[in-house]
Amino acid sequence: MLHLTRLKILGEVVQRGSFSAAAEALDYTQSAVSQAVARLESETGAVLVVRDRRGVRATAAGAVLLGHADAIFAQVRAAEDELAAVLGVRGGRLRLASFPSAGATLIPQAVAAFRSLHPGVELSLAEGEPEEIAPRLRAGEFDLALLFQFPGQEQHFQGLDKIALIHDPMWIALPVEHPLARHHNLTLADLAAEDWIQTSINSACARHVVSVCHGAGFEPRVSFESDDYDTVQGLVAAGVGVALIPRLALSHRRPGLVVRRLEPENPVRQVFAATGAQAGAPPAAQAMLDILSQRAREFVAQGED
Amino acid sequence: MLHLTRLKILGEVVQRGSFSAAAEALDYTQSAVSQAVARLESETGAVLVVRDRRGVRATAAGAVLLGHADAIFAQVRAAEDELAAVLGVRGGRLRLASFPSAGATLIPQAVAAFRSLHPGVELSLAEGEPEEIAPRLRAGEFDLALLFQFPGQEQHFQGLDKIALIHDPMWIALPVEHPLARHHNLTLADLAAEDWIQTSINSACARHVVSVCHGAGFEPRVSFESDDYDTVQGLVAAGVGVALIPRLALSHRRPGLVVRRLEPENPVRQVFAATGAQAGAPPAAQAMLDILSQRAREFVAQGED
DNA sequence: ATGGAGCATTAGTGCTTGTGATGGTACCGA
DNA sequence: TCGGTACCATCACAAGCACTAATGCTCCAT
Repeated sequence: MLHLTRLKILGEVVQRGSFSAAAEALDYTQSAVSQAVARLESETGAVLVVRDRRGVRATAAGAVLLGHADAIFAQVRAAEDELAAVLGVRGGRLRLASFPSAGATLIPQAVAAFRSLHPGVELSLAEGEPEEIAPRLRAGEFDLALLFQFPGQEQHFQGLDKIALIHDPMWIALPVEHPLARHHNLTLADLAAEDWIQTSINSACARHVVSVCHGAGFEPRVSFESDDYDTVQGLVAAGVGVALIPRLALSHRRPGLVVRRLEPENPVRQVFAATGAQAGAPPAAQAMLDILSQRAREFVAQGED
Repeated sequence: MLHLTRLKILGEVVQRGSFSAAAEALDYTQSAVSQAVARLESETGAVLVVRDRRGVRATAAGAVLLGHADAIFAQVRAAEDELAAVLGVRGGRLRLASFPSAGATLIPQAVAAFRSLHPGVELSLAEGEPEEIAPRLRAGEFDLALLFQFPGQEQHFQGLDKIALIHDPMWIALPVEHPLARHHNLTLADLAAEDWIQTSINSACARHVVSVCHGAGFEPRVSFESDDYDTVQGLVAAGVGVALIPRLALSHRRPGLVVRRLEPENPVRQVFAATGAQAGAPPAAQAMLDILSQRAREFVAQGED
């Protein structure tokens, strides 16, 4: 295999027309240059350079090698540059996935911050339920994903590198004119007779709501389903029923509804970021993770509301 | 500078999905492969490869490098191939120059032989008088030149690598019906009264003819000049005059003229091949030189006629 | 002649690149 | 649960590589 360093030295020698000058330019001794060229010549089995009174010139063989040198170095340089771009988060790509209700606050802010910090990175975003995202993350379809889980569901996300972001409580939303809206110490059992609004029955959120209701001793009567928490808020505000809504989906509250915590404690979901542990995550993923962590801290600090 | 050997090793590791398999394929120990990848990773400052249960995979950074690897290796390969072609006289070029009267025999045969032996070499031919060719050869315009000189003219061709080819005598050509055509022991002085046909008066041949005539005690009366020895032969055959013609230009003799040697000895020119000593001659030049030497030997052996 | 410029050569040194042996870990089958 | 196996990392070491410093050689100009 052609030796790049020696090829570079050869180029310098021919360009400057002198071993000594090349040595100086490359910050080598003249001896090192002489030996490098000699070695290249013995490796290639060709006389590459001719020394005469006027200086040093390339032979036909040397000219052939040097004719390719620029292209080779350009190619190598391109590889190094692209690598540096990826490492410096100035290039490459980041395939992000998240669950839908992160779309309200966390994702838009994080994406905006990322794009302004790292405009060179090609950023893509897919939405889906954690159960759907996780295997695709494992398969290498995504570099980074925003997921959530309820207590006891950890087994779905094994084999992923997880970083906890937010402990996201679910609060109860009631129409403002609802009789219970005046109370501040609601328990789930107080809501056993209400009409409930939920996300799709197969979604993790809906299943968890049903499960905690069972724990409180009743079967919720589900009157509407929507996977869009903004729609859910609208339905509650319109008096259609009550809903358990994650705080993440409550950053913009509709008029016409009130939000109450549950006693003795709220259902809670754990929001986390994950990378497919088996494939090396690009540096851009770490950069995004830093941003997400920062946003998460701000979200938590934003108060208990 | 990116290390090509290590890049190759990285590629093999990723392609085979295993350090051990790569080691076997490359005929290294597994340890060497492991160290090479580790070194490449520390040089680039990036994790290039991720080891997990299922095997070894490239990270985003590794994928970037490997994305360039094929192009780099192809480029290097192209350089090596072209060098090998030049060295093996399967490629490259050969810029040949010769004096015009070599065109009759030596050059056509040599060119034909060369092209059939080395079809990959781009061969070009320029014609000119030695005085014109020599400086262009020194300047690197030609790789190989066919030149001639008369005794005492060596100074024109200093700084060239010369290889003697033919001792080329000049014989006297007379019309067949000329009274002297019956004689076989002609001297120059016998021809003092003849009309002479020559090449251009500034050419080395013509100057030499004049000079030897002076030596024989007369000024030749030049009636015609032509740089084409075939034309000169025609003029002699037509009875216009006599001419001193190099044997090289007499391989095809016109009817109507006779050729006689001069006593006590013929003027003679030395035909030789030369390379510009300062620039390394391409291997193709040596190949052509071999052919020319062979042809020259055959020409000499062809008899004293 | 003499000195300078420039390349080659040599000896020496630290580093690189291999090998072989060993150790740790994950997985697999009894 | 316990070896056995497959695989990668690491270590110690040897050979060779890639430099430096010093010296020699040749050509050239003064």
